[in-house]
Amino acid sequence: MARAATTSDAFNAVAEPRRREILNYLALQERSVGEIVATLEMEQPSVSKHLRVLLDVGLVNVRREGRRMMYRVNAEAIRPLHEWTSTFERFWQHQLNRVKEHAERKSSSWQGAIPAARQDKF
Amino acid sequence: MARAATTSDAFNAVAEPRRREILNYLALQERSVGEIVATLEMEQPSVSKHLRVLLDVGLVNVRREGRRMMYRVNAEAIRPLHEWTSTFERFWQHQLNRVKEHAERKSSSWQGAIPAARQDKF
DNA sequence: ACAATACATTCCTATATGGGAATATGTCAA
DNA sequence: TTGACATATTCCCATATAGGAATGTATTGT
Repeated sequence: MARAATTSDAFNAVAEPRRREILNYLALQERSVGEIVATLEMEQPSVSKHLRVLLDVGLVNVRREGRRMMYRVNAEAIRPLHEWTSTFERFWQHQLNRVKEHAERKSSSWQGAIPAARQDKF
Repeated sequence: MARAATTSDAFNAVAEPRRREILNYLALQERSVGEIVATLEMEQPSVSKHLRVLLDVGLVNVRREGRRMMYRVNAEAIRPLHEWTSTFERFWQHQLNRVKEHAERKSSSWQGAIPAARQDKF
């Protein structure tokens, strides 16, 4: 089996950077396809295709206004992502607390973050 | 160009449901590959491959303990996702506020949510 | 009706999977 | 060293893109 369809859920849909850009832009206010194309400097067919994906997973809604299609974000659909990430919030708060306690106890220099990536092979 | 690599960033990595399951499981505590395999009922090679992806984007860290590899989540790497979704938080709060105000003003029946998906073609 | 405007869809292609099977690698125990 | 145990990696393949080019469709103005 290959990777899941981008239209399978919001997680897959926002995995694409261009689609996040579009959502960020739409976060400000409702926009037409043409405005998105002009502002984000993407090809029109590309924008239409990304919007189609976002529409399929419910991340945006549309409304026709004459010849233009006005898109707006449907924040509700982003909420599951927010809630999933929130389940890990306590961890970085713990880490912050530990850093804070450490700083308060020792009041000395902080060595910076531990590199997060690959630590095997050694 | 095809879709971006799952190892390109955390957004792509967590787009896969199995990987989110693994992260959820690891959120409870550090676990060995074998424990993940047994608990989530996935094939061992599959788990190893998913862990590799998670490791590449820094979503987990590893530590060898004898013959076992102990994995744990690196919540810091999830933080960017949390923060991105947070930029839309005000929207659903607005919606909730509007619902609340509406309910307070009219104190009548609420028709339920507007379907989020496809509303074109009609 | 017809041209222009604004989008959407289709076709084609290189690329990146994710799962299953088989195999390789690393570590410990006897 | 040898065997067993725990993981990781490689191969193969069906599938799902994302971008570019070309084309189809809907709506408005004259």
